[in-house]
Amino acid sequence: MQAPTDTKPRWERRKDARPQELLASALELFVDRGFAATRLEDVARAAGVSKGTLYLYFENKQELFKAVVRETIVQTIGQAESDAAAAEGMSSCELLRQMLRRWWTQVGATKAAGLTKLMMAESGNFPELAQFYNEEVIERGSALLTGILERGVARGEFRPVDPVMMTNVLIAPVMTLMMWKHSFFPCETHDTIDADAFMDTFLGLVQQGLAPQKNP
Amino acid sequence: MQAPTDTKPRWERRKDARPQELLASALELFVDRGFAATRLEDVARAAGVSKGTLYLYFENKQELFKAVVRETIVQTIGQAESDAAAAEGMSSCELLRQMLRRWWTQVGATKAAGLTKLMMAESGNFPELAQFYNEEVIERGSALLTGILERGVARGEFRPVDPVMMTNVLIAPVMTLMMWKHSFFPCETHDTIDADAFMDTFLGLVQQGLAPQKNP
Amino acid sequence: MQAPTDTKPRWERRKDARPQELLASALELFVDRGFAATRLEDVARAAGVSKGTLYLYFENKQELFKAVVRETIVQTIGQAESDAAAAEGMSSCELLRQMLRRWWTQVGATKAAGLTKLMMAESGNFPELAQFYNEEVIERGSALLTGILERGVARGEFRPVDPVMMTNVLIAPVMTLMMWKHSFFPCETHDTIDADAFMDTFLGLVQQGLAPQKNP
Amino acid sequence: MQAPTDTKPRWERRKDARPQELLASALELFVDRGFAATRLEDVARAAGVSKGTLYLYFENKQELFKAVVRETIVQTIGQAESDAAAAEGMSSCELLRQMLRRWWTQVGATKAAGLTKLMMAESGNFPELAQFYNEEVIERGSALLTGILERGVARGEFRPVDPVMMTNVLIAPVMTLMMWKHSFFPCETHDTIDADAFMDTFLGLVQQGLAPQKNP
DNA sequence: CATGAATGAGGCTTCATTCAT
DNA sequence: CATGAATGAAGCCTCATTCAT
Repeated sequence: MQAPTDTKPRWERRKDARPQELLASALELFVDRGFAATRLEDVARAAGVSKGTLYLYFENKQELFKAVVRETIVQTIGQAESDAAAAEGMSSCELLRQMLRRWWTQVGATKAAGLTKLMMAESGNFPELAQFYNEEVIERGSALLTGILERGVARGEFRPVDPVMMTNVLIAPVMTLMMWKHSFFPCETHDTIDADAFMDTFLGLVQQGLAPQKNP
Repeated sequence: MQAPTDTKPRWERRKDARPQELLASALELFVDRGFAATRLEDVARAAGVSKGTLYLYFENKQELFKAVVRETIVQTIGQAESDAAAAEGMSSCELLRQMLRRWWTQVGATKAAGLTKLMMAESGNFPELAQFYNEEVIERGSALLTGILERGVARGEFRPVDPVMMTNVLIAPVMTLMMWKHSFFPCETHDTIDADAFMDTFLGLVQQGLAPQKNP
Repeated sequence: MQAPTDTKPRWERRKDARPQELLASALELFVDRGFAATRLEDVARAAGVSKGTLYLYFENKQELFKAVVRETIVQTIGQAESDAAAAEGMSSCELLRQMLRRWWTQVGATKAAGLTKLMMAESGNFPELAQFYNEEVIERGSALLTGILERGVARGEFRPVDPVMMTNVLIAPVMTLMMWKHSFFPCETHDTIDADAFMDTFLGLVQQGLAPQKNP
Repeated sequence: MQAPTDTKPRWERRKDARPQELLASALELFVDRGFAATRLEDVARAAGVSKGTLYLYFENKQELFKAVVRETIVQTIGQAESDAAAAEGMSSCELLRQMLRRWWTQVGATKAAGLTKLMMAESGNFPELAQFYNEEVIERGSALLTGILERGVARGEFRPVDPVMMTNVLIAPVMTLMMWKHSFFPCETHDTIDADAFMDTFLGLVQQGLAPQKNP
């Protein structure tokens, strides 16, 4: 786990990079075409290796996919959890905005968003992947937002809402935007939607919609 | 040999019913498994016919899918367009709420919602279907909501917003909810989300979020 | 066998015409697409009847084909045989030219030529058809020409040649021209070849090539 | 493990040989059954491999067919073109006879002749193959003969004829003979025709038929 | 470690033939 | 006689996975 300086010969360091290159290619292709429609041969070729090499690093197609999710979304969630825990002083509204924005910039605006789209679509055909994604991504991500809402309501910063339900409402637009961005709809759709403007509109709605009623 | 009211022989009535039976089976399976993963043989068997029979009624898999969409979503949009055009007297807020609720009850809460999920996921792999869906569903549905928003802003019932952008924001939660409902995520998720409560929460947000500022 | 005046009601006379209409459609389609590639449904539709009706008149696809050949080529050969037998006084060279020309005008230049092309190509896949065609068409046609050659050699009108072998040589260009005419080769080929000019060129070659050497 | 002279492992040499083995099997079966009636699984099995292996070497059925034609007929035409260009000193009559004979021995008498038969029969159903064959075989082969005829007429070795038309006449018997040989007609036909005798008869006809008139 | 040839199950589509009406 | 819906075998092509080298 700790390579002191780098005693390995160069070609062996190349070997160590292989999994990363494969994961990058796999992410790209899974996002473009979905899980079932992605051919492992294309993943291998995009990474510059042969088809068989994939099986040296990943047991099969599903394990490859899990590894891609771990490298991207799961990692990001871990960071967000840490940061949220360390933001005691921040206002709940600001923290919530920050988390939603961060979710957008680090996941939604990147290729990783395609993985979410993909899971929504294909989880039914691959129960093992569904369970993995649910445990590692959905539950952890939801818990993070729900915690912030609870905090805000408790502190009187938000009007009283059901935190779990509101979490789902908050998640919704971002998820949809992610899927929108990664769906191939020709013509206007793609150009019409400006993600940043969308987020501004959405966050404005959140701020006004969650604000406690000033006078009863 | 003599059917009192229906003059057609039983066998011919069967033929008239076949397309509907096939469309029902196809809807079920497309929604469950997606477009690519649905096998036509399964659709046929579910309708109680053989593989070849499908091709007597639908040219190929893509045409079958289009027929399913026409029979469900496209038809519903047509009705909504008519009703909206006939609701001159209604307040824009009420009309908007009605349309969103109706979208949920007639599409979102039915199997048809799965078609939306499916298109988001697989349109990239089937450009012809993407174009069809875009023209027949997305553009028509969006235009309907945008029109109501424009009306509301013009009448001073809504605060000034960009109608096209806000249409996308309004669409988002319902779409996400539809996909959520039709994604196979085991364990808690499915039970947690109560669609009606979600819609109430959402519509409340809309009403408060779109209300014109009372000039403080 | 002898319908005195025509006592049948009109719709029944129509029924008698059915086989002819089917044979006409079948000829057209067999010639266009070959035996295997012709769909019986297309034959039926072209004749304005349903698929099942075909089976009332012809046991199966192969019997339909045989009937087409009988209606066209076999009939023509029968006439030629009669006429040749009755042409005792004519010079062998003239008789030969006449037969070859007639072969061209009554078979080669008509759709029936396509049947010859078809048999050459597909007889291997349909041995029963091959045998039928060989007996009814090839052997009878060859015998006719061979007889004329023998007559010409015997009378000193032709130089001494092997009549059977020369029959094959004479047959060859016409058969090839028939196939040429019924093969879909784009661009120049089709326009370049003028069948009549071809036959003139060919018959000139025959006349000079078969003529007895004047001086040893 | 150590192959003395050939440094490649046996397994890799196998790969190099595969396309040739597949082309040989394909030639055999295409010639026997035609293009449409040949099943790729049979081609594969005849070469001792599985169905899928074919697709490692040839994109699809049509490309396999093109490869077969290139490996046989197209190659032969190329050689003939070179040799004809290098035969300046030879008499036109001799050169023509040589080319026709060679066409027979290197194509007509081999399995490749079946490809010609096949194209005549099925080109209408496969336009892409028709175009390929027309460009690569028919036009090049015709041009070769036409050139020789033009040369002979110009030098006074042949009587004046239309070179293009006469090319078609010359082609005809050989083509027909090729098709004859590769058509499955049972009984006498096959035994009756002796190709060499046919060619002798034909070439005799050509020589006498093209000779300039001795001015009577 | 790496290769890439080979496999074979599986899915879409076609069409001759049957048969209930 | 006539219909046309229904069948099911068969063919083309794809791709995850294996394994000899």
